[in-house]
Amino acid sequence: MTLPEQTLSVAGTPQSVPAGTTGTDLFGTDKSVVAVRVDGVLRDLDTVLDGAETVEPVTIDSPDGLDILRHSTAHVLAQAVQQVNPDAKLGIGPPITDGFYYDFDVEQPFQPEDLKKLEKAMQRIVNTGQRFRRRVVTEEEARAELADEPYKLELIGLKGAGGDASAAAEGAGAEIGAGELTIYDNVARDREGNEVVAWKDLCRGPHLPTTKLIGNGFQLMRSAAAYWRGSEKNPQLQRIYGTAWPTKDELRAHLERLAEAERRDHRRLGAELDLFSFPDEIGSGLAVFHPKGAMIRMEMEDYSRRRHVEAGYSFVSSPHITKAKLFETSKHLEWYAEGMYPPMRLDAEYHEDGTLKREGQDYYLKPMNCPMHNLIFDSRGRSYRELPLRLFEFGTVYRYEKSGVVHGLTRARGFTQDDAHIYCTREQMRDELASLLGFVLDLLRDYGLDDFYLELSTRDPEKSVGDDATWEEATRTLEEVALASGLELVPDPGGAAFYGPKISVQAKDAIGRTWQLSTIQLDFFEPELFELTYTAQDGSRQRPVMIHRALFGSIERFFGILVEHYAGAMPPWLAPVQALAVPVAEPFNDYLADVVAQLRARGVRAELDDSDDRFNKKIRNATTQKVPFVLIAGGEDAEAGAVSFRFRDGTQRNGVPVAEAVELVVSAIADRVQV
RNA sequence: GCCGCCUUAGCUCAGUCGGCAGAGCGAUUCACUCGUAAUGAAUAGGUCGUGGGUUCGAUUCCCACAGGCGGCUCCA
Repeated sequence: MTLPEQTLSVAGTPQSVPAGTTGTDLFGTDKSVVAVRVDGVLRDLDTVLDGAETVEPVTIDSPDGLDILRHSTAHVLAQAVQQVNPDAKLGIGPPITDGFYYDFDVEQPFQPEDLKKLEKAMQRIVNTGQRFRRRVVTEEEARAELADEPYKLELIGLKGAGGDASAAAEGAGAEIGAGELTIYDNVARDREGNEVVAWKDLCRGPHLPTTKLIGNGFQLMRSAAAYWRGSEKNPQLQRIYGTAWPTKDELRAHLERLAEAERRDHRRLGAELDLFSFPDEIGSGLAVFHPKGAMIRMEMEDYSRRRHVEAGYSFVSSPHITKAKLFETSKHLEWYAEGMYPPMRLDAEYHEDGTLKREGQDYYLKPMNCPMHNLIFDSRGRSYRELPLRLFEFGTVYRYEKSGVVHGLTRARGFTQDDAHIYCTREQMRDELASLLGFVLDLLRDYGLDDFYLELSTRDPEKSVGDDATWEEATRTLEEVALASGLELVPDPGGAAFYGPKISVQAKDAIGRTWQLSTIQLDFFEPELFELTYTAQDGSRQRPVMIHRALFGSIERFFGILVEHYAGAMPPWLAPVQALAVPVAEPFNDYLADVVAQLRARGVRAELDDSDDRFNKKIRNATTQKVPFVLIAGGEDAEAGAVSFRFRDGTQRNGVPVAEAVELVVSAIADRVQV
């Protein structure tokens, strides 16, 4: 019997293959190939390719391959959980960055010891080499087979209702796709070699050919609760997070990256380097900056101030509390009341005859500076000649963040925004935005961040004010300006504030994490609410456009990000102690004291370590404190009128004449270079 | 806010199956101090997060609250 031949583009090369050919037939000899992409769609390796036009191999170390590995590992986790606890109900279990999770409805939340047990159970399943076998089912069949899995039934229902499953819940797309319903059987063999379905799960796939490919490069990381389908209105399931890699070595490298991130954690470095703390006595999310932290902060602010002066900003200052009326006008009370500290209530006072002596008032801590700046704009008549009017303030705001979200300096309850509001005409808006974006990126680079992309947050109709046309104009303008910058632009639908769309600058740090930094928001509505006007050239009253702009976002948060970016080793211009003089022995204290005096005379933050510690201990202290320049002197240096440098990387430069050493330190600071 | 875990000296952590607690680092004092990551000794320091309860007795067991950590939801 001759099977009909078909022509297929295999990994880009046309090839003639018999009917019934599968991906395994084409790529099975290459163990790194775990799936195929058939006409652009990811499929299991054993998919029959009849009727396809193109097929490409998907290797386990490619982005898609890693997703498949992690998704399959999530399945093994779920199988292990149900092995240990048959009453556990399945939620969803998608791949995520670097790993996967799976949600379960269980009576008792998982404990750390449970994760160890589950890991062992998973390893046994992996080692048995179960095959993942795909099976198409009708909705009725799926409902019958999954009668004991209420969450899966709910997903089937959502799909049946014509909904897109991936919209039903983040990650749900991993379980049910847009097309047919499929169940994956995990097929093992019993002692007689008969096939046994060890486990099954509603799933769109694709999966690895066998669990064996999971190997030993996986680990369960933590358990936590998560709301079913991502809504706090729903019950919470117990989620287990894991990570999975093609090899044990890659797993180790991943764990080492996590350890590195932990070493850089600004909360840890903040304590180690004596930068700041969060005293319980003050309250959750409210930081105090210690002398060294405050010095870094002062440098950050001073440089920012100088650049803002150069860029034509006016500086303003506003109080921390205000009457409720202001936030009613701005509509912040309407939109964000639950995120504000409760009001200070000044009770009304009455005369003895019962008539009002003083009206009661509610005062609020300010969560935003813009209403205050609007009042400054409105303090007198404004002319078009004054526009763009750029008002800048390091404005401290207070937001009552929910207790579970407070996180070091990056999510605090009191923080200082480097907040500017720019009032301009509609005609000026585009140019102003473009130069603003350039200014922002330029300044971020000076602080040592240089890998950016942009995000465009657009309107959420549920959470916004104003008309479509205005939003449309604002969004289009921002988009054009963003695109003109040449940076990558990523959409963020529905992410805008209630009063206008925004561009946010996302920056990558030294270990590749991205942080949302600067935001630039266009706002046509606050000027409306505050009835702001300026007098145009023709004498008519016109409404200005307002641009909200924060560069650091919050100084505290940006401080935390920089500490993590630099791992605490701040560049000299930001370092709290820029140079530390360490005598080889006590007799050289005076010699170095003179060097320190020379450095201080040039504005360098220099100190002398004249403690009783021995020389090596002083070196160690300087190293752990990450001081950029350590200046050492003993007999040889003193005789030569020189000092010896020890740099942070441990290298040294000996016998540098004092004048030259001072210049080296001064210029490194002035040039804002990292050393 | 929700779920789980945690809270012992300034910091990092031991410990007590219920009988009022220990180490290292740090601090202080003394001695030592000559070339690139820890000199030695001594001393001080804790009502075991707070408040209730059980008990002859609670740092230990139970409850509540506060704070921290990890997620979820949220993030103007």
